Amino acid sequence: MAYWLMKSEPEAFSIDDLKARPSEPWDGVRNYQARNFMKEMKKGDMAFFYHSNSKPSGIAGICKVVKESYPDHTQFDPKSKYYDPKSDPENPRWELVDVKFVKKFKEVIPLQVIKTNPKLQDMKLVQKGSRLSITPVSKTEWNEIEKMSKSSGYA
DNA sequence: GCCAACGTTGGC
DNA sequence: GCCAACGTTGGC
Repeated sequence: MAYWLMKSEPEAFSIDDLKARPSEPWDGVRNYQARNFMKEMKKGDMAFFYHSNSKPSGIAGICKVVKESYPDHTQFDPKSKYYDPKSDPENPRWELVDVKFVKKFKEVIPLQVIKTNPKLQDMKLVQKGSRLSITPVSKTEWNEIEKMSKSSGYA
């Protein structure tokens, strides 16, 4: 079982939106590295749900992969903002996985706090210039963040 | 809203 | 295959 981190702008799709649905296709990923990570995902893998461009930006909770990768239909929909005219229906460029809500943290763990934790310095998330919307997370990092989510009052 | 970092595109 | 121009991400 592997661990991941998936970013979303809460104004577009938040952890509360995810909670309100049985599951959700993670559409709109248009970056090859991020897509490749989704292709590696297995049913049952766990992921942190990260709120980007938010106040504060940070990890909002946990979700789980419930369906392994398959083509993202929005790439063929001319009305979608994710439409990709260069993608060949015979050989789709973009894939997605379905994820399901697991839990919401009592408070978002702010990026700022993650950055100050010595155990989390190797996370892709805190590396300078890292914009990838999907990144792998190690088991140690996962456990550390879960631990942080159970304490409160990050000053 | 700014801008640094990064990815993609396309001319040559 | 190089690289300038352009677009996007996302913290601040």
